[in-house]
Amino acid sequence: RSRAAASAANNANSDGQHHTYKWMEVKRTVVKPTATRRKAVQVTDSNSTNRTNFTNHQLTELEKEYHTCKYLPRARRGEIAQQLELNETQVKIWFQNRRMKEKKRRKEQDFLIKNLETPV
Amino acid sequence: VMVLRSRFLDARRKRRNFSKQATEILNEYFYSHLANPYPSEEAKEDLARQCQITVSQVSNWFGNKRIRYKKNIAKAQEEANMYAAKKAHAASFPNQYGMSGALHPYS
DNA sequence: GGACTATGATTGATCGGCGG
DNA sequence: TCCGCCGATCAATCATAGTC
Repeated sequence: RSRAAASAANNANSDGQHHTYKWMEVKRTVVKPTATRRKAVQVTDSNSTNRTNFTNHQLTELEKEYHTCKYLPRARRGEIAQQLELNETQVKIWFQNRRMKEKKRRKEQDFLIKNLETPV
Repeated sequence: VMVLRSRFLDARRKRRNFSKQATEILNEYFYSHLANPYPSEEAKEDLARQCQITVSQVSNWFGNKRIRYKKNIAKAQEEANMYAAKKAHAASFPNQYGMSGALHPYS
């Protein structure tokens, strides 16, 4: 998307110079590849967002599985998806996000500690 | 409905607004880099130290700021001009403004 | 005191880049 | 060429803080 090469693209009004940079126009294409497994959760039909609201049960099971293995094996992924009524992609992404979440926590802790030891 | 919000009983949801000073620093960075308000990891760490908040909080702040800026360009525009004017003035009288020394080594 | 707004945090999902 | 992962970000929403 609009990585570092953000540059201009403005439209400006001679006076107040209102610039519209690339990043301001970024739009996430929310095109769910269909794959619509089952009815993950209510939803879908018309409106609403394409964002799935996982149920507590689904989250609990995923969390349980995560503590067993942070990298879900291919085969296991299918089972979990089936069992929880989710796409394999959703399960895959959930694990991906879960790992990032854990990493972020750990990083914050380290940075905080390091900062306390070296105040500057 | 049964999607129970218990998930959100997360105590971390307890938030406190950042100090006016911290918000000032973040906004100055944001508007002085309006063309590309994506601070590097390093810049985020500097901002985090200056604002006395975590790097994640800096990331959250910029994420929210960018999205909300797009949501209402008009309103945000006022703020943008305000900071642009402040910057211009500060540039004219550098002696009067600390600029907190090691701020962004950019621009 | 309650409605409305501002704002920090969370998170399912997307984007671009890598490596296998 | 396809797939999974990483790191960063998006975008919608939650819940609380602040304002009137």
